[in-house]
Amino acid sequence: MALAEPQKVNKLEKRVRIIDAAVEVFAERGFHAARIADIARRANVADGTIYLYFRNKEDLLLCVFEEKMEEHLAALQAALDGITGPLERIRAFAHFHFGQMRAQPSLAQVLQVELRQSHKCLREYRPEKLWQYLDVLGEMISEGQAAGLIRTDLDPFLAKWAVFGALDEISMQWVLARRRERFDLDLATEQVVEMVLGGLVPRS
Amino acid sequence: MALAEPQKVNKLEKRVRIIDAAVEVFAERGFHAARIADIARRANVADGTIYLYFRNKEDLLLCVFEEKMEEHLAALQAALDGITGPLERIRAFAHFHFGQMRAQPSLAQVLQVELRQSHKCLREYRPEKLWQYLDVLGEMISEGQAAGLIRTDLDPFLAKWAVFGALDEISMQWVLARRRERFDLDLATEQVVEMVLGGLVPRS
Amino acid sequence: MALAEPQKVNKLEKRVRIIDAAVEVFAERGFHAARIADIARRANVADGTIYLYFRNKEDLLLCVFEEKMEEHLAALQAALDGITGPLERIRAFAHFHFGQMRAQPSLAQVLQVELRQSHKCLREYRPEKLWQYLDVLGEMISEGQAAGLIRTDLDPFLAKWAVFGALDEISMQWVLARRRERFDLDLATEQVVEMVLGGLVPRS
Amino acid sequence: MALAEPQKVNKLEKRVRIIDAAVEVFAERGFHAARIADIARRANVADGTIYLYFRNKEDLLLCVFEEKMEEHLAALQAALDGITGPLERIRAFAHFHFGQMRAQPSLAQVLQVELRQSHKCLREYRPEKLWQYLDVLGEMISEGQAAGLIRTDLDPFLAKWAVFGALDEISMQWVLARRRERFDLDLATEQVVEMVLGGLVPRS
DNA sequence: AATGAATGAGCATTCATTCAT
DNA sequence: CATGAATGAATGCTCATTCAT
Repeated sequence: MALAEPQKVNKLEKRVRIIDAAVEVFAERGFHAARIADIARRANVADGTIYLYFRNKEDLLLCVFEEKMEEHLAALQAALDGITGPLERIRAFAHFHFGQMRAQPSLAQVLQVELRQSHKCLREYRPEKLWQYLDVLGEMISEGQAAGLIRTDLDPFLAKWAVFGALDEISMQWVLARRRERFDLDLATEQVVEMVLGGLVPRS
Repeated sequence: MALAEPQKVNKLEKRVRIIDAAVEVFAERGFHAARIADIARRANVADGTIYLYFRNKEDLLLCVFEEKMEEHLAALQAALDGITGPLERIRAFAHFHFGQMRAQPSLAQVLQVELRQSHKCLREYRPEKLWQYLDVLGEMISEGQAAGLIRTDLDPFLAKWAVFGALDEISMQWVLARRRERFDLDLATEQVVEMVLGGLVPRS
Repeated sequence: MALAEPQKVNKLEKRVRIIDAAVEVFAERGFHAARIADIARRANVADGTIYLYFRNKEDLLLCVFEEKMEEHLAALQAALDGITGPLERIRAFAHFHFGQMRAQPSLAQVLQVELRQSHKCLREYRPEKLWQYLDVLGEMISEGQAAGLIRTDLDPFLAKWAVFGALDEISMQWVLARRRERFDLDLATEQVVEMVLGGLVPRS
Repeated sequence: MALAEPQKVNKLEKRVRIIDAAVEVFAERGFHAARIADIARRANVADGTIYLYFRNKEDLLLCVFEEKMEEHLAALQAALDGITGPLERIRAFAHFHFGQMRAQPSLAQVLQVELRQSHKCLREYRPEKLWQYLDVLGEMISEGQAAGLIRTDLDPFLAKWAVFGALDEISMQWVLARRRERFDLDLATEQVVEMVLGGLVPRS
């Protein structure tokens, strides 16, 4: 198998540098306060170079989202690999969700905070990748219902968003926490899983 | 019963007009895209008048939050009045939450979306009023634990945020929904309550 | 002789309060940075009241100049009263100039600094009162020339401005001095008088 | 002799164009009334370009002062070159002062009028370059005193400011003169020199 | 491809002035 | 006469984007 030509490698590498710089700067300053010049400096490229890879600032944010979610989804698939049983898989989903957040807090902040914001142009954006992520959860729920492990009276659409909301809100609290070291993320993971599963399983 | 002097009434009325206009414009365009001139026009005042009542644009957003949350909290207390039993009260909280959102969707959007955003200066803001709102939920949970109706192994802090996250995420989906008429909010309310309570009560 | 009616007195008194407040605020903040609201507060009147006595902010500055210069001129006449001999009168003029400055430094600052500035509208202003002040000096010089005490080859116009320039520049240095207490104004007065007279008298 | 690279030349050239445009616009309209847009148009650059070279409007004024005074000082040194004898040098200083003013009246106006004004922020500015200019005069006076050509009872600090004040006030009258053609600047120069030297030399 | 100097649209904010009370 | 709330014109500055090199 041939190696990609150096140019291509360089080009890809530069794109990655920009994306990663953008994650950091967006996380530190927020989308609006982040300046293209900041991102360019952090990525060690000229301002104009960013526009060779991205249409504009907003497109950069969206690409950050798309690409990082793609990696996130791939990692999720890997994390779920071999885990069977809908409830076990939901449990694993939650552990994965919190684990990724702990591993890449800047990214978590961008994905959670920046994309919720209301920049007019972002309103139109349909976060397909987020929906794919949610759908993994949705499928687990549907499977669980089929297997009689999850209450069948629950709408899977509502259920997946409710579960995600619970996970996400706890994540947000961790991200925003003044002192993260005082926030026991492992305990939080366990307890959220308990609550979430408790809400899904049929009452005995 | 004495009427307030016309001047005072007028002045208050103008402040209220500005706040309400701000809610609408912030909801429509987002904080950053909203122009002071838009808000002024909508409130039927001159641009400069806004600065007689608010220090700056950001202060206006914060005041919108503070004042509307105050009303929200008062309405919550009224809605919970006479309802006893922790689980019943949690149920009522959820119904209230969704009810208010349906009644004032613009406000819901501002409170939910704009204040999550990352405007640098807003980072410092501590949403005490939101915490008060959450604490109402937290107390219900603690009461429920004391009464043996809610699992005592759950950290009330995590529990209240998880419950709120579930409610809030569903709210967000409704707010962002392309076609709200296809989103059965009553059903959603019922189901979220079911899940939430299911997650809180002890497994039999 | 009847007293002016109280109203008139009040009115005059209010006008004076505004003028005096303006002198202070203009001296402290400069004409442009001075706000009408500041002056109104200092004068204990409402903002709008100022416009009952002065056409606008610039007119206020000009009136400050006119009225204070009028007082200044009257005081000068009094100070020169009984002093005869052109050179003695020039000496007295200088002593008066520095004495007034020391007595009212705020006023000195406004007259010297603010009126030199370049607010576009002020460009048109012809400071007749300043010219009258200068003409007192000019007449002394002409008298001195007629009496053979001052070089007749000097143009009185140039001479009066040169003398005034010397006095004024020293005044400015005193007004702007970081530590006025280290600036010996009495010595300065003496020395400037020596130089000025030395420049005017015929070479022996 | 190597030429500077075109880019550098262009960049310098643009900075110079802005400075020169600023001199003209400040002279015409005054600092406050001068709009950045005016200066940009006159310099044939975009508004934003000015901020690539200067921090803000005030910094532009200060840079105008610094750079033009630097040129002024260099030209003064050249003009004094080879002239010996303290009194001859003072005479040459005066001729230079008026000569420069006649050659660049806009600049003279800015240096004399704008920097005397009271823009609050400018209050802090220490015009070192002006002091250097004055010090040239101060040294001539000290030399003259050492040589017995100038009265030793005069404080050189007061003397230099008094001399400068006389020169400067005449300059100001010329700058502000309605009809400059009626103002005989050569005569004025001669007469001011006469007066100034007369004030400095010992009485016989 | 990469650069980074140049561009210029866009807007929050101030404050002199007015006028209804 | 006096008030002071309301007005709205006016502008310095930022920064995403472009394009000549």
